[in-house]
Amino acid sequence: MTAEKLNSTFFYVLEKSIKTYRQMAQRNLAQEYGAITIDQLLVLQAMKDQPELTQQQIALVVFKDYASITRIIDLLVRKGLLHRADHPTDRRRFELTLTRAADDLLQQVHPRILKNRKIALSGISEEEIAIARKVLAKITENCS
Amino acid sequence: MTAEKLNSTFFYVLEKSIKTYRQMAQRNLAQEYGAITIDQLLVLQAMKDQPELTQQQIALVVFKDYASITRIIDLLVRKGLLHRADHPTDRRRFELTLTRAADDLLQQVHPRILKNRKIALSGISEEEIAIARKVLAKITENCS
DNA sequence: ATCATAATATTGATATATCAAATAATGATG
DNA sequence: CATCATTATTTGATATATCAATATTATGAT
Repeated sequence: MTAEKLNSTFFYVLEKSIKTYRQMAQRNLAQEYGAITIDQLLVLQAMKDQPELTQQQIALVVFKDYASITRIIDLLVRKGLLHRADHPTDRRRFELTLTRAADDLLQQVHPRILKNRKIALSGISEEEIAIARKVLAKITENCS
Repeated sequence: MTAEKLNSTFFYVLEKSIKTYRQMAQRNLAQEYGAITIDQLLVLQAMKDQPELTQQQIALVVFKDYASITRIIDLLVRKGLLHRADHPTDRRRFELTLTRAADDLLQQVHPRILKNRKIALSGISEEEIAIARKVLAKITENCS
């Protein structure tokens, strides 16, 4: 496989696009809101949307490993964005609630996230996006 | 943003597809060739294709950070897949050459990699892939 | 009521990503 | 040729990914 072939491989293009997007998004976030990562925001948002989720369910939603979720939540607690308390009925679990600071942060970053997506998708038609979405969903299905 | 909205966000679908593909590919590789990662293979292949590349150029080709390349190359040397010698004219650099073991490994895994790609893209038309490729390239361009 | 099994979360080890800082060698310029 | 900016690589710190192992609690079957 030559470098040209590598560059033209579909999965190379795929990796490159998601990495470039993440870099752009992370850079923009860091400039405006300091030391928060996209992954941390994703977890926070998931917990805000569905507070009753277990950590394992959160892992599924944000498409991460259980171990990663444990560590991200640790960080969020240390940063004062999550409050961790005993779960009332299941002592294996914790009751995690977003702090006021987390709510504020999510509200603040929301427009930035929308703007990032808009930048990334500009100049692409709805129809093309729909097809790309279908292709990506099919890949996920094929690899599952 | 509700969980439904998150699930339907284009970049969510994008992340999910690449992660699922990587997991499938890594799992298949591990079963057949033991402890080698896709990233390590990518670096090896790039160095085989263009032996004259500097580490920085390799980083560009495989779309990784300089620091990551340093560490991946360290690993490959420790594993006996790369040979590291002084560079004849530039003492900042090293002359890295693939060992026989690396050549053999690349040859062995090649069919498996092709098979993985085929699995992932099965049931998707050439036309759809072409459009998806165009969309992804445009995203990369927009975020650069 | 007990016990095996399942569910939930954590931890350890290793690999990779990212940013910033440090090292070291090279090249250009006065 | 001495200095200085640039280039190539490495290192440190922190975050995340993945796999395996562990700990603890809950549940279901007997």
